[in-house]
Amino acid sequence: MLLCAIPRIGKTVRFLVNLSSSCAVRTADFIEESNTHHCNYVELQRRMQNYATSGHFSKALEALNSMRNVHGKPTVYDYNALMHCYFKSRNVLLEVLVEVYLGMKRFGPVPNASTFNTLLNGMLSLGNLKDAFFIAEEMCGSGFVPSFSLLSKTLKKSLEVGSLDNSLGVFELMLRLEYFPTEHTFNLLISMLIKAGMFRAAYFVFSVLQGKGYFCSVYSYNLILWAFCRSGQICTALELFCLMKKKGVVQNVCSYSALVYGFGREGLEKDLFHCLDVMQSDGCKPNVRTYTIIIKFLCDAGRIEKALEYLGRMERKGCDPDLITYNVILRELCHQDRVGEISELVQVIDQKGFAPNPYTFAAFAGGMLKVGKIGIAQKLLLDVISRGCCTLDVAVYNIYFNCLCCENRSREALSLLKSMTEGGFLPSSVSYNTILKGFCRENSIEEALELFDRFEWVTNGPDVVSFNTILSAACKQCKSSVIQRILFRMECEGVELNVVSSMCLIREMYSQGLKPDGYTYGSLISGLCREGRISVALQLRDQMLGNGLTPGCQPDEVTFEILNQAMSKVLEIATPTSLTFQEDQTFSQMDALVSREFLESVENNFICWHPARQVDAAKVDTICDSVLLLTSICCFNEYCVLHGIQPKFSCPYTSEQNGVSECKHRHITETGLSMLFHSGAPMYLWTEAFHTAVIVINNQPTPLLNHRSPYEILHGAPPAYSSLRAFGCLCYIHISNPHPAAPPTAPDGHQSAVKYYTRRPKTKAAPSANLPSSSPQPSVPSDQEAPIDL
DNA sequence: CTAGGGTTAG
Repeated sequence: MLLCAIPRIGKTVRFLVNLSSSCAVRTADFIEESNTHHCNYVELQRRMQNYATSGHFSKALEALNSMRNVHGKPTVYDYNALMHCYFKSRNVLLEVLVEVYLGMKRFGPVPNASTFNTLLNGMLSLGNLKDAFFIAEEMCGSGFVPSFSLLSKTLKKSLEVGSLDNSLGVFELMLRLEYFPTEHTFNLLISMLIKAGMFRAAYFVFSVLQGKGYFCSVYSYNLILWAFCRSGQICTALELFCLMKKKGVVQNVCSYSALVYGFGREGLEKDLFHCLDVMQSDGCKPNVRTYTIIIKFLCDAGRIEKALEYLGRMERKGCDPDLITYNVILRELCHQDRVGEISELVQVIDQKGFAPNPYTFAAFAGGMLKVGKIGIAQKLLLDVISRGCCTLDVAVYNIYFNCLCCENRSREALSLLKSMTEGGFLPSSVSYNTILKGFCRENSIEEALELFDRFEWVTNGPDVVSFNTILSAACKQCKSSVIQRILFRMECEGVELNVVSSMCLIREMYSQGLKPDGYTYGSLISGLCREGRISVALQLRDQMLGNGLTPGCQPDEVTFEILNQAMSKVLEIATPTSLTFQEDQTFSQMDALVSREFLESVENNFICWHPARQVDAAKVDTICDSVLLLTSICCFNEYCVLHGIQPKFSCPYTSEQNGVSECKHRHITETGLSMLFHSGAPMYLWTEAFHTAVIVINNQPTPLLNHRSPYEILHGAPPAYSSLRAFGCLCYIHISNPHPAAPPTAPDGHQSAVKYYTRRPKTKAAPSANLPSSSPQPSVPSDQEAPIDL
């Protein structure tokens, strides 16, 4: 937390210099005076404390300085007393205290444990958590140990005020001291990280505690379980689910519901219902939320009959549907325009005593709008709005704006939005995007672009949907200058293309008979990879190479960068979790699904695309002989290549929202790593935590060599291979293709799809290639240059 | 203590 101190140091020095010179003068006067009054040390102490307690800091400091007359004074205790008393006063300026502390450090007396405790306590009671953390770190650095309760308090308060950075810092410090936060605090930290989109960090925090033998309750597990399920990592969620069993944590209805949700999200219906069966046979009764998840899954698939069947079933089992359940059904009935059933359902809702809420109106109006019944949707909304019987939210208004825009009344929608905003309404990006679309369609793209700049975007600016709205209109109208402008702006604002953008552009380019350049290809591939459209991305890459646009022939750094990022994203998203497995498949068969083409594309493209991005295995060896974790290719690049080899491991505290390019790195200690390593947690789990692409383990067979996959456990299959394993001195790259091209082969097809790499001998130190070469690079690395020997 | 619902781009 030196950050706290660094900007201050200059100021501090000046402050201390000024203070000491002015004090010197005043002290001189004082001494003369005191000679006559024979003011002794005890008196000075009393004076100083009085001044400090009443908040007269500089006077107190004067008194403290006067003690210098007495040999060996002031002592550290005097300084501590000054701080202690000053904290008791009302208007405490923390800056001056930090400055005094820094002065003590520099000129003495050396701060002792009490100094730190006084400061820490004071900072805490004043709610200055950053400084509290700074002091705690300083305390440790000086060889003292802050108490558990003080650190725990700091963590709790940091969480309360929502300061993520501080919370994580304090948490790390606590772990270093082997302090475990209380369960409630721990759960708060996890939820906070998940809510901030820092899912990997949340999981990392969780794994580290696990690895240290900390007992996590079912509530903590459920937080992580849900996060996995919500982010499309059902396979990992299953691993975790099994780990819970192994650790003796009894799953509850919330745990099972997470899996049901996760399966539904991936469209794995068979698994979803199997999970429901397992849940019930485990003696866990589905509740209203479980049923609502199932009903929503069925509704989203358009299977309203089956959904209604489950509605009946839940009622028969004594589980009453609530308004959320009904809203879900209402929405789908509206989408299917089932007028009769809609009114029946509305009656049921009424009979059961539920008052429609904004979700109900959104379900109804949104559904009506979708089937083209704009009038009905609009009438209902106007009715609700004018009656004011229910507080509506932005989503409902957005539907109303959409109604207006669909009726070619986008100007009206805009002026309504304006007047509402003046009345205190806070539009969302959806509101703006809706109106943008209306303007593109009805008026002109140019006008829409003007709005683009005038809107007061709630977040930092327009999002990818905003850009795509304009982009798609521009593509449809073949306005290439607008397309250029939009692409340029997206780049400036750091908004990345997604599959919608890519598809618009591809369509446009083909219709124009245009040939994209390397840069455009890079953007497109990047966008596609992010969306998990690996096969399309690979096709595009082939097309690009076919067009003679090999990146090696175009020493354009930006292109390299984009293509590299694109391939990193391939690696990032191609986790085994995106595979869809058959019920009777063992893990070895699943491994066989790994596409050879895919692996090769990673090897041939990622590593060779950019000479500066070559993985220097020889350097890597020097990092650590026993365990090496490369935390995703992206981090690896940034850490080992761009910043030189760091003698520490890094863990990506990645904000999922910001994507891999904004990966922040934090160090974990080797101890932390080896704790995790020996924790007995399935390796798959903790590699996921590190988002590991490559693992090198030196002659350390892991305890996981034969662990059963959760899928196998859930389906009662015999134990087979682990999806991920490491052997001594072998490096295993596990990349699964979410769109496997190769059909599953026999169980020992394992060997054919998975490659083992031995480490490169240490003597072959490759030169560090930090500059992009201007000469074309061979598309396949020679043995000498190969980062990892086969 | 943890969990389920509505609105925008192709």
